[in-house]
Amino acid sequence: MSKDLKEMEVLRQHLAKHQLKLTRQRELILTAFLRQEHVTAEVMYHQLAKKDPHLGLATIYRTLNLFCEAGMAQARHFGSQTQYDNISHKGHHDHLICTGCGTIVEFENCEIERLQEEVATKNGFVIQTHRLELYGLCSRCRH
Amino acid sequence: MSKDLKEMEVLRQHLAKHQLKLTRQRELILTAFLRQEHVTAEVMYHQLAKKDPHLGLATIYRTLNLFCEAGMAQARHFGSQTQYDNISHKGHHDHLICTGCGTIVEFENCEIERLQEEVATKNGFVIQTHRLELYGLCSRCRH
DNA sequence: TATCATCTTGAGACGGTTTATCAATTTCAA
DNA sequence: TTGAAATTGATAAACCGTCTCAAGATGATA
Ligand SMILES: [Mn+2]
Ligand SMILES: [Mn+2]
Ligand SMILES: [Zn+2]
Ligand SMILES: [Zn+2]
Repeated sequence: MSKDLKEMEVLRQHLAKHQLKLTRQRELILTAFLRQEHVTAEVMYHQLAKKDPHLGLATIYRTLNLFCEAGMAQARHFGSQTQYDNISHKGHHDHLICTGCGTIVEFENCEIERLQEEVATKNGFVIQTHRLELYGLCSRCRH
Repeated sequence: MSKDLKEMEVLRQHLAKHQLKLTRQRELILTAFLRQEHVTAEVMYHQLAKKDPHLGLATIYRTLNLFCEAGMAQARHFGSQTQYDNISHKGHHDHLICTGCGTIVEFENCEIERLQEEVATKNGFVIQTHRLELYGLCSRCRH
């Protein structure tokens, strides 16, 4: 709960810095967003329909994109729909995705990140972001 | 040129095995495809309009997907459009993408691949495929 | 070589996802 | 409290890729 407050403050700061306004919808969407690891706009739309039946899908897209700009979310394209990844109280991470059941496991590996930098340097690049996704079968789906 | 012939033979084999037919369009598209590393259907559509103004976009999509099934191409989603990666005479590889000019550099790094396996094993997964993309600025775009 | 079942093509309709539009509403600094 | 500026919700539009289907091409067979 205190974490929610902290993130609300992050949002507030971002809004202030960009002359944006804190609305009932933004608060509502943030609260719901912080409860999950990965979510699509469509899923949130249905989840929140119970709390506010008039909340529009466009508003959810707009707000999730706002969270991305504020550094609390990251858009990822695992399947056909954009997954908004909650990175607010964890840093960067990559994903293992089960092609059987769709389970997503998050992981971090400094050694891989270091080697990525090495590859980039060798090719004259300076990395801004990267994307690493490992697709395979989880232990359950192999049996 | 002899490489083109070799790939044409790969296509022929695939077609034979699946009761498909070798058409003028498939030959035309393969020849053009082998000339480039990465290409979108739309780009090929415009390139080939000169050689055959009646060649349809749907045919290009269908044919590039066919090349994927035959193991000569791999569909990748760098930006908004699907890039068809020519993997006919090179093995698996990953990519560095310049966010400034769009340049794509291919690379391979066994050590990263090994660490990926390690991560997967640690989480009970068996990897089928993976995707690693490094986004950043190339040396030219930094100046 | 002629036949013809089967596959392929091209044009455009269609579908799913995300963004743009815009009048009405809400926010918040003054 | 006021009002300029931002936001919202409804829905149209854009975008990309696939589907549909009648017309045409292919190639195994005789
Ligand atoms: Mn994640
Ligand atoms: Mn490539
Ligand atoms: Zn699984
Ligand atoms: Zn560049």
